[in-house]
Amino acid sequence: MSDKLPKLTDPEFEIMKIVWDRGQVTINEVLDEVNSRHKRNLKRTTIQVQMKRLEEKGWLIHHEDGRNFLYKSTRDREEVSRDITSDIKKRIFDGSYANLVKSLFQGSDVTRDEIKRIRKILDDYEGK
Amino acid sequence: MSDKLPKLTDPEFEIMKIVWDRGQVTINEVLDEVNSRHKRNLKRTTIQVQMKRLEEKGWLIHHEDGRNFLYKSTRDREEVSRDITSDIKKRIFDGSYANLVKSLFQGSDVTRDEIKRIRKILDDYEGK
DNA sequence: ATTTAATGACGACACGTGTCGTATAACAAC
DNA sequence: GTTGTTATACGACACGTGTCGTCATTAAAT
Repeated sequence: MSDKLPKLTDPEFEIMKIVWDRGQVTINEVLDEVNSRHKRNLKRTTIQVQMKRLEEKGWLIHHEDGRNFLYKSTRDREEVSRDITSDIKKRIFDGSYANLVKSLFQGSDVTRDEIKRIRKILDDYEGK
Repeated sequence: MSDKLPKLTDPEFEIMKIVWDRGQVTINEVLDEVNSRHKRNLKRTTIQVQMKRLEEKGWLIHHEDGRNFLYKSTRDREEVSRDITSDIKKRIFDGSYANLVKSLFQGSDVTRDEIKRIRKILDDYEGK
């Protein structure tokens, strides 16, 4: 189950985010959302083709609702996010969590509050 | 300075890793290393073209050493790693470090030692 | 019933990418 | 100096991707 799917390109990922946000979408909903989120002016066919290809790749499935297609994701967002970070960790940071986290903080502006939240995550993780 | 370069594809990134490991490389060195690291059997021209394109994109520069080209990176590895994680954080985790870290740990096997190291990173970060 | 609007299907096209083969130039070996 | 070897240059080709335009069909509006 849940085998590896082809990587998502940036535009594809943007579409997936919208699908995850809404749970179930029509092409037009995605179209409007993409155009407004990113101030684009893509045509309907563009989104249509992208979603069709996403389905071919296994990321989406659809069923018909009247004459509309309703698409939803085959993967949940958390699972995918996890796979992505896990891949980054492996490919870029020699598989080391600490290396990744360190790099994350270097030359950046983590707030005290973020740090507190991260500490809590560590505590929870160890506690369980 | 240090403006944004086009994203690296997977094979390109593998080449960059070798360049970073060695500091300065010939095409043949990269070729051998790629083939042995990844059990591939790519031809010299393949690597040559990739590196030429990497140079066009601004990731590599070369100078001639006799009749060989010596390539090196225009960016250091840490900077690039940071940019990549930072991008992931923004695009996938709503800009939240904590969300990223949480996702990183979910359903995974962080060792006690790794956690200790991460705690230390947090301490250092807060201390400074 | 006829016209209009909306929707998915299809085909198209330019660009980037992964991968080579061959040509050409320079150097080394006899 | 002729011959063989080694590096880079150049051109090629298939495939995926981002983006459309147009067609055919079906539903809505008149």
